[in-house]
Amino acid sequence: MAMKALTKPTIYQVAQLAGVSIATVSRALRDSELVTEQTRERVRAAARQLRFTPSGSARSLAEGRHAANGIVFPDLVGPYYAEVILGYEAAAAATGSSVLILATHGRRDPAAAVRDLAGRVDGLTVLGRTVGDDVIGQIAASGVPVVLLARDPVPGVDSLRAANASTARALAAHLAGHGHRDVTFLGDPEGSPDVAGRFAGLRAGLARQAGTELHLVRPRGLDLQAGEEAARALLRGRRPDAVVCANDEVALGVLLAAEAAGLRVPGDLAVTGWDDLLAARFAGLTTVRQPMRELGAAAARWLHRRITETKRNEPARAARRRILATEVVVRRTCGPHEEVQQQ
Amino acid sequence: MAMKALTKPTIYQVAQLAGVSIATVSRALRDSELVTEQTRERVRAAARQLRFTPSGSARSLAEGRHAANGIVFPDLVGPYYAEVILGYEAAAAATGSSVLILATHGRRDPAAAVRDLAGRVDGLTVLGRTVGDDVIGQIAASGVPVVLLARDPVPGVDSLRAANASTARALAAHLAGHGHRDVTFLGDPEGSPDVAGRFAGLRAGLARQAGTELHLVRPRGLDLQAGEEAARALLRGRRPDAVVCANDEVALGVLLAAEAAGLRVPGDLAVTGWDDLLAARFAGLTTVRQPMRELGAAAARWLHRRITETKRNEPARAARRRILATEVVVRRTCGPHEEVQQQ
DNA sequence: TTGAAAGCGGTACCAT
DNA sequence: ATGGTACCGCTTTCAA
Repeated sequence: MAMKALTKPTIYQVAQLAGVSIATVSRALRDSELVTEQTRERVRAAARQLRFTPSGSARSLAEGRHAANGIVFPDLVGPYYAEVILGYEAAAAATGSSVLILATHGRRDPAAAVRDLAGRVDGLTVLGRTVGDDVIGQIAASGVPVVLLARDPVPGVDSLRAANASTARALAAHLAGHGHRDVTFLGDPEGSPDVAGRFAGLRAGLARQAGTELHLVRPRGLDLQAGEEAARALLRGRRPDAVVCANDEVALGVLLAAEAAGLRVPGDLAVTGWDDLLAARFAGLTTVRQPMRELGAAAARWLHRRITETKRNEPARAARRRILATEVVVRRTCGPHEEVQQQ
Repeated sequence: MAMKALTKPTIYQVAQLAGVSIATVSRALRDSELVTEQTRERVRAAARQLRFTPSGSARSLAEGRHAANGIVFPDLVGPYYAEVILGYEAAAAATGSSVLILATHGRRDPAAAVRDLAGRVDGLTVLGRTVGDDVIGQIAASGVPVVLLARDPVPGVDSLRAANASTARALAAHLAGHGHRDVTFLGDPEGSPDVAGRFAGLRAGLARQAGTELHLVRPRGLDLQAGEEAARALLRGRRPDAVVCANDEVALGVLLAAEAAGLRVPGDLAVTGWDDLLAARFAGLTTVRQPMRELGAAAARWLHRRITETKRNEPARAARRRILATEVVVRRTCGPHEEVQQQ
């Protein structure tokens, strides 16, 4: 009966128990060809008996790689980041990499946390508003491959994002087609690059429509409550024809506030979101679908390429950029449609 | 102008550039009291110039700790696990720990992946159906603290879960109160301990109600599509009064199928879910709310306690168990209510 | 096929 | 206050 280990067993104890050297243990456990089947079994038995688990840090140090990469996001509010991370984990696993996650929001020193993380991984994916470009630049220059996600490009660093402006323009056209002339954007363009792109696109799109006006209201955040609060205040004043929200959660909050105020959507007020969360479908919310999982997966794959490329000391290729397509999903809340177009 | 590092700088290069020993570099960078302000500055400058980032694995190896812990979940489908992880990350960060995530679903050898992970962390949280009790037992016995989440207890290992059976009984009573007599449970009790608990509670609850009957239908999975498919088949046959679903996503799928079949909910069919996702609120779905974030956070805190306790070589205290309360959230889909009870 | 030993890049103890 | 150095646990030459 094996006792509960007081101190974790090392390769040395396994070697001693099996009556071989640590080199042989290492080889046997790593299925090297250089050990007799007999020896291998003896080593395996010893390892099992001692419940030996190789130390990850020792292994990483010796191998010169972490077999892990990190993903940094601002916050974990809402399903958006979760989806991205999920896609990321799956793709990273396929390349044999563990994933370290780091949420910067609420940290006292995000930059330090990210720098520390950079020392624990082979590569790093950084999203949205987390740390400044200076930190990104330093990390990239220090030899840790970086991929940016949903974030303005930094020279020399790969970046990946979902289309914002172009689809926002399409959304603007659709709203104008419904006859909405007085539009309010609910979101803080300074709050994140994504939101900035959506606002810019909306503005550009409406500018092409005669007689429309666009107002900007910044909610407290990007969650349901923030949307609800902002809408409550907004609907108290001169009511717009349509409220274009920075994301679905804010839009859902607006729907709640509108209902509470006795307004009919889209009759009295049109509302749109962004993200196409599961809830959007059930709320009949017109929104924009973006490939969140694919975004995460693509980042992991890009990072893997950079990592192997760096390891092999290949000439670093130029920074890559890609914008994944997004699409307007028309449902109930943007205005009355001829036929039911629910999907 | 610093060149892009071909090879990552180590403490040795920093020491050389600053004209001091590596010991001093280490001290200076870790803000030890034992260095002159002058020296510290010199070292910092050198580190900055070389873009030095200490190697996490070297540090871990030397310090004898990973400053990281892991969380293992089956899959990443749906918002449930995401929420748990988010709560986990926040709490782990508060204890100075990084978080490694691992999804076992789709892996060729989950047990090996988890064992490997165990070698890279100071402690491990394992949820639901991921790896067998034997693996859990081995890891725990090998000296890595483990906390189980939403999973049947393993002797000697802490475990944490949200109430299933008791709340399912309450749900059964509520449904019976609506007059529903023919109830179908949509979920696979063998698929996860949570689902098993919900089914058992429902059965026990209905057993106390005269004249009720309970049927079991196993959908293909726990996602929207699985629910939709299962419901499509179910509604083709003899239609039950109420469908109690293993989780919200399945229930939402049932709602879609019911709508497609021209059935009114709750008039023709009552539906309930479990989890209280954001979408449930907008679908008017009666469900059960569980404290997902808090579940994750509590696991991280328990783990931290175990880790420090182990490190200090304190006598290991008995395995802890806790069941967090959950509550029925009554909305539209369980049956007609006197007043609108939406929340 | 196996063993001895030199790293990997830090930390921290022991001198000075 | 600083330097020298012995680890930490593993991988991987190099010899035998």
